[in-house]
Amino acid sequence: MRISTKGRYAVRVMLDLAVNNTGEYIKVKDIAARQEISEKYLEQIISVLNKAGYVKSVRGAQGGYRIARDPAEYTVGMILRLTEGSLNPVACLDDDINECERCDTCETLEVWKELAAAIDNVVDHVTVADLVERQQERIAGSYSI
Amino acid sequence: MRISTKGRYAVRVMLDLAVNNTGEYIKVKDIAARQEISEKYLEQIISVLNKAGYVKSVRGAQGGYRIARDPAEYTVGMILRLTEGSLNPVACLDDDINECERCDTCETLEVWKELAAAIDNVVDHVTVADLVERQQERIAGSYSI
DNA sequence: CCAAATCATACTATATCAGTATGGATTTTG
DNA sequence: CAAAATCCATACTGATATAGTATGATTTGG
Repeated sequence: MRISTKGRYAVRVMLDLAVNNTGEYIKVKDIAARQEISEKYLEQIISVLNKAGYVKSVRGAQGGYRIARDPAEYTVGMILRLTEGSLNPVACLDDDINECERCDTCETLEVWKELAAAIDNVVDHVTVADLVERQQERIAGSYSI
Repeated sequence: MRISTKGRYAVRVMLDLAVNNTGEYIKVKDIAARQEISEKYLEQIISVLNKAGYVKSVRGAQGGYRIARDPAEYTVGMILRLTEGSLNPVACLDDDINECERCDTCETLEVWKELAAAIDNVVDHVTVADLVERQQERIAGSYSI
């Protein structure tokens, strides 16, 4: 029941791009340094975000990435599903293909459905904008000490 | 973010033992047949339940297993944590040892905390007795057609 | 004693995870 | 124009987890 580094890093990349968004394009190298993530691994992850259109890229010297749309339009759930795949706790819930023969009489399936709903409810109600806001509040709070 | 077969089967075993509990000891072979799970794999799983005292065993001919205490005393969460390990979505939440250096400034950690709480809230509020009840209701319902 | 059962380990094949490594394509800049 | 900087694509790797099989020892009722 773990979220892999891929998904977690992807969320952090989106947050980083949102926080540091000045209109300029941001290099993978800079994100990697700030987030303390391997550059090459990060390239792979951001490439997924790029192909999905969550970020925009410019190649060549002075190139880089920037967040494509308003941070409020990206939920943690969207980012995780994109990078991790399904967030369902069991494959039975993914689609009709994976339905097993026991589904009709499977008492535990109900529990997994409740679990899936609870998970979705959290990740689909936190946006990247929320994370930006929380970070700014925390920084503001730390100054007032 | 998947629950493995080990955890899922363990829940089904506990449910099976609760439903078929007559005081007699139930053979792995019978559970395996009803649940359509490999006997040998099931042995390994039920062995974990046994060592934790969730089931009681009798060896030798006419031996088998029975649920140790009242089904209402076992939550799905207990069974899953026993067989799967931690249900936390990230290792940072497991204990103080796994805490990373970024924890203080990690905005995403809050999300993982919320997620862990949501997961716990589901699995810790469903007992094996609830599953038994649901099954009996479903069977009763199917007769009335 | 023997058959039936649990108990204990070791083994295996496959997949996933968390990256590295290598090199190509594109663009700015000296 | 060439070199440097950057993104882009793909292959490879070591470690771990998953989902079992396989083998055999131990215990017990008949």
